Amino acid sequence: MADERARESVSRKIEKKPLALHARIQRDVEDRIVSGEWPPGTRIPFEHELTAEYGCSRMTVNKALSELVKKGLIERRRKSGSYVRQPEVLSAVLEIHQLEREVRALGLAYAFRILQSCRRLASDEDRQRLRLDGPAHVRHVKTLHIAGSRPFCLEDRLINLEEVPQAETADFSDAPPGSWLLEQVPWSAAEHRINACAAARAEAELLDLKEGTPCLVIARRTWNAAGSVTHVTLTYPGDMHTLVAQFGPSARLS
Amino acid sequence: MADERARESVSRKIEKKPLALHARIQRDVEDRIVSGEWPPGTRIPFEHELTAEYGCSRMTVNKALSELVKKGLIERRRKSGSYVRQPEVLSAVLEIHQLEREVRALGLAYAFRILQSCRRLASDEDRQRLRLDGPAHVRHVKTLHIAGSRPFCLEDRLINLEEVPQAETADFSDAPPGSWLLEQVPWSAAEHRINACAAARAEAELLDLKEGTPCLVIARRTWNAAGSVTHVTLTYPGDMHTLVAQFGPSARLS
DNA sequence: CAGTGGTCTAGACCACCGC
DNA sequence: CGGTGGTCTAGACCACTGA
Repeated sequence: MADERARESVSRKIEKKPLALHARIQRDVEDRIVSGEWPPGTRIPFEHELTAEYGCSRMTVNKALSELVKKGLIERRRKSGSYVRQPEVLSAVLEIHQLEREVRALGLAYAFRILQSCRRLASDEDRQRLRLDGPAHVRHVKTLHIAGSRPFCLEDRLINLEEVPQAETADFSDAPPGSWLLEQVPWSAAEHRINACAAARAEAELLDLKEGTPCLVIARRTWNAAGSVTHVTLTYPGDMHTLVAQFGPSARLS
Repeated sequence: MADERARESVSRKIEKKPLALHARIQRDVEDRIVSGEWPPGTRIPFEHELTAEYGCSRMTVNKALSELVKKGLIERRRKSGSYVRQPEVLSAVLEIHQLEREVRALGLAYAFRILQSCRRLASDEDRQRLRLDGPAHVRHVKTLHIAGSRPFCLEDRLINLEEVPQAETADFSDAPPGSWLLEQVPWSAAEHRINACAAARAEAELLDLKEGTPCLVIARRTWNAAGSVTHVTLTYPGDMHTLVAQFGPSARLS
């Protein structure tokens, strides 16, 4: 029963919100999850344990954990406890990323080919892509994803070896870099930038297109509590891919 | 027709969950909001009124309403009550739609020009865009959005006059159709489809591009409890626009 | 000032499910 | 069976803010 309410104030934003107790519990647990301290599969403390730790009633703890369920961070099983979920990097609102699943959903066979792979000290451009300030080592992998017999998507990925050192020696013969990374990295956040541009000569050749063909380009940067993890650029032939995103007060209609 | 009964029983809720009380309250209130029965600005019943109506404790009502706050459907003011919010069709995760705001955010002057506007019985293509089965009247408006002195975006919009009859006579001299619609229609859901394609001759001319220039095309269909409201296609020169979407366990990083 | 929502409590009963 | 979470209650105190 150490003192609780004292240790706030310092590190966070200039906001001076004395944070409700249930919100503080929620934040504490969430921090431990996104930091990787409690990796996916971990059982988090029982409600009655948190009740004791924070010296509050069960409803308060329950409110905090229920919100984490709604956020998708944990799942709860009666009699068993509450567990950290596997992160699903793809948000349900923007269906991308799982290239293999995506291709199979089209009823086509999926394959991939590593075009190029190297390690190096991050160049200026690399650091910009990963939003790094200092020097860092990176791994750079280019992959061609194939649907049926036709090129489907070109992937250009940078992995920050400071955060994911095991990527230094990984060979991506079994799984493409994206799938591999999903299993290595705990909960992370991502930002996407989507635009259209013309296929340059090299890209056009790899994707079996005419130079200048419009392509949908999705750039995603992923980071977690420790720092930038990866930056990937996915280039799709414009006519082969449509991003779909759905919003609304509820999922209550076609 | 033979198995209409069977189809009915299947098509409705497959799951028969006796829905917790707080969930039922939440759904009831949400239904009245999305149906337009309680339009934006409406004060919804006080907690103690709902407490009486449902014969439950205040915490149960509070839980339901708190969740609607998190969903963004209502806002609550102490001493005053709880109010239905103005819908923000744009979800925070995918920043699009408010073209004027978007342009001004770039530090440029915003203007728009109605290129074409007509009413008609929905053609097959119209019905497909709006996902309509039966006959319907629609209004078709093409608008050019301008940032500074350069074309910024081409908008091709279809409005379902069965759902928004007041669009029949609206002239869009003050506000472009998108902004106008925002004020007419209660809470709605939307689906986006995003891809890249080459500017056709007519588009290229209007956007001041060379034919074949890659463009980012965003198609959005909007509907509410009553049916389809509008379908709009926004065409951006590929180099003038980037969609940004951010996901993650929390907004807790750059 | 008084009424609203924000939060919390100390219980309670129940459904579920692993042991 | 017993332990877990799911839900709910009937209060309580407080902060905020509109009148």
